[in-house]
Amino acid sequence: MQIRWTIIETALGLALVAATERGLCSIALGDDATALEAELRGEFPKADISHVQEGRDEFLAPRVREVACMLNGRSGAVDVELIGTAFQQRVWQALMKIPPGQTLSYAQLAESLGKPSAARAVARACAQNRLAVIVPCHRIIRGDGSLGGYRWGLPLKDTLLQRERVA
DNA sequence: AAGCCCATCCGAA
DNA sequence: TTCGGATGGGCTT
Repeated sequence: MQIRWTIIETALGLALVAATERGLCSIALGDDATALEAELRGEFPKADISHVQEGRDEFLAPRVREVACMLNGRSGAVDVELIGTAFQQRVWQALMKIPPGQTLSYAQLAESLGKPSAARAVARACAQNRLAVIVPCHRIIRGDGSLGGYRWGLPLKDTLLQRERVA
């Protein structure tokens, strides 16, 4: 598998944006570019990974621009390649159908997939989401209204939800 | 095939 | 409010 990636600066900090030939496969947030690259290589150990300059890659450039908008709070859509098991893909697809401003509990999401007892498994799948913000796993919270967890830090989850609530 | 980890949930004390 | 047990998917022995 071929993966190309670049790093951009956004309202949420640095973002590593990576794509296969089919679409975006990883969007990771952080403040250390080296760590972000290492993380990407760890996630796709067998892939052929190459760094590209922002804007110099015809495939990546327009997608990166779109991602930048979305990370900065605007709505939008990009083509993605969800790399994971069948179950994970179902969960991630379902996440992308949740409109901004709306939240669901892990149990509600499990229910909507026809697996009402799989709340915990759904949580696992959310935890493995690689496409920050674009696959909006931050819209899933606990049944009691508390935030639950977030891979890129709970404060960020809170920020994202606040930002969508007003819009 | 068995065991372990986990971004949960629900009921009981 | 805390605590156990049920729970299911994914990964490692």
